[in-house]
Amino acid sequence: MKIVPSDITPTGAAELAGDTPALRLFTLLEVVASRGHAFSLQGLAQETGLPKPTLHRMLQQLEGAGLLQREGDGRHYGTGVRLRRFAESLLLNDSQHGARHAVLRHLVAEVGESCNLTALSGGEVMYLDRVETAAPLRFYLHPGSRVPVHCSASGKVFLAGMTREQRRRLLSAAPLERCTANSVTNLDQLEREMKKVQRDGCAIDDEEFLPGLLCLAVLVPPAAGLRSNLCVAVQAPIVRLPVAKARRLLPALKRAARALGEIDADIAASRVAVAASA
Amino acid sequence: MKIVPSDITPTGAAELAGDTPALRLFTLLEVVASRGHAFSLQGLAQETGLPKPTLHRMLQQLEGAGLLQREGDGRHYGTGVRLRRFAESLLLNDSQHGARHAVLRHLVAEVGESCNLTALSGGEVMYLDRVETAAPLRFYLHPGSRVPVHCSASGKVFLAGMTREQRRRLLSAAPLERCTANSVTNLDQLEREMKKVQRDGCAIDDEEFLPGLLCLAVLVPPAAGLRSNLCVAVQAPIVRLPVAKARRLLPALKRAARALGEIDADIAASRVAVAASA
DNA sequence: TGAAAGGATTCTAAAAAACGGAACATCTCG
DNA sequence: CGAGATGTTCCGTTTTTTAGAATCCTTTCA
Repeated sequence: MKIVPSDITPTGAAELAGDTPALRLFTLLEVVASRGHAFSLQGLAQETGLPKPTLHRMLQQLEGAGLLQREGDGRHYGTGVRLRRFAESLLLNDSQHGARHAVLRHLVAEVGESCNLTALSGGEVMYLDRVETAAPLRFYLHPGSRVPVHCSASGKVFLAGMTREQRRRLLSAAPLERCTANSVTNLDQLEREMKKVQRDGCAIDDEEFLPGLLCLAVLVPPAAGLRSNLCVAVQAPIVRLPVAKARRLLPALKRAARALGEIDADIAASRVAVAASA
Repeated sequence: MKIVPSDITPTGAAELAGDTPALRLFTLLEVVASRGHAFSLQGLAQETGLPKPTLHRMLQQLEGAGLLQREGDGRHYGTGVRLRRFAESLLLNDSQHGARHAVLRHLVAEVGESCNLTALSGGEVMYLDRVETAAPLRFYLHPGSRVPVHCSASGKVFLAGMTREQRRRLLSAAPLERCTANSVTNLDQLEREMKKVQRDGCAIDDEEFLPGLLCLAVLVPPAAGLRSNLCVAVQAPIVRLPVAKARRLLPALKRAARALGEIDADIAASRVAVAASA
């Protein structure tokens, strides 16, 4: 089971080790941005476990760039103007996220179970967004988490959209990890599943990733000529949502997928327009 | 005249040369975030002038970190989940900026001229925020710009708050640059001005930075025991705001400064509270 | 179907940057 | 004034970045 939440630990120390230096810098920004208050060098050193000289250099760099900025007393760093402008411009120009979330919410209201939006990213399935039902669910993967392609419904949908050769190349990097007793860990078996997915237009993860969890995924139709890397999926405890019942939700899922596809098409269109005017 | 707008050029190419590699990465993020649409490697190479392999590595790094994310066709990079979460958390936790902006806006309504909020940052005066009057003004320094300390009203206020020794150290790094005919470029003359500033509780820049531009600045009172590095200032063409008239705005400026000081005090207080509870 | 073109990606050794321990400076109290 | 804590600078070592050239896809068009 390989879940990599790519954000900082919510409680306590920030663990910014391991990555490349540039990313560590970014993580530092996240730490500062996530707390409301400013940090002293000392405080950050404690929080992050980084040696003081290193931290000092990082902060200096970030301050020089206008990303962080010292508070009144000269020894506390808070977020800078440039960072704010960046954040604003980011959210402002992000037209798609809001629209997608709305579609997802509508879908959840319709089917009565939690749904999520996933994408293929770097050979893994990544959760982009998620809307919960009222019903309690213990399996919560928050946005940004990643799971292996071969044992998730979305992942199988993505795989089914590739040529056999592309699949082989993607999967040959590492052996198929076994997540549960139901996991498909054999390439031939997976190829057989691919056929089924292509025929049905959807994929099912029947306790292949987490015991007790069922998931049904559908591809978001790609804009003209492209390959899509988005999926919508319902996800629920198998006791509440057995396979047969899940299949009955398929039409609703397909509708949502089509709606999401249209959002992307709109964006692709505006991209072409921008490119043409440039 | 040394103005360094620390954000990307608004129109056209992004100029991400010169900085340290980590900052170049960040600038790349800004480029992607600032346009609404996704970029292909090719397109970015054109936009930034960076060699393709370099860019490729950068994008790979950013994608791996979840900051960028490929679009459906696999060759266009758009903003990623983590970046969005970062932006959201940043704006969410940034209470002070809004409060300060409100004070500034109120002040502008009262005095009828453009005002700005400045900070001492890295030995230079940096513009944090600015509110315009309706009246047209050609002198526009947008937030994030920096100007030298010795020929700006705010800068002189900051200098006046230091000891003679601190001033000497700060200014000895480089000779006092002459921006206009009125610029003070002589240390003794500056020391005499300091006395005046300390007595009056405000500083005036009478066409010392840009010809035709007058500026009156006041220190934002620091929270208990600290030294402040914030100033409020009015700024207007000298034809519309001669020295005598500017002085009459002093009470309004002082009121605004006091209000800003209280915002900072609140923040300092909450910081202590957080530190205590940790 | 099979070149050719236009991308994306990988390889490389040289150049640059980051690292962090230890020394140094500065501030803050008692 | 001295003790303790915090911020800053130095510098040799380690790691990362750099970008030209070569390679590998995929798409296009004859």
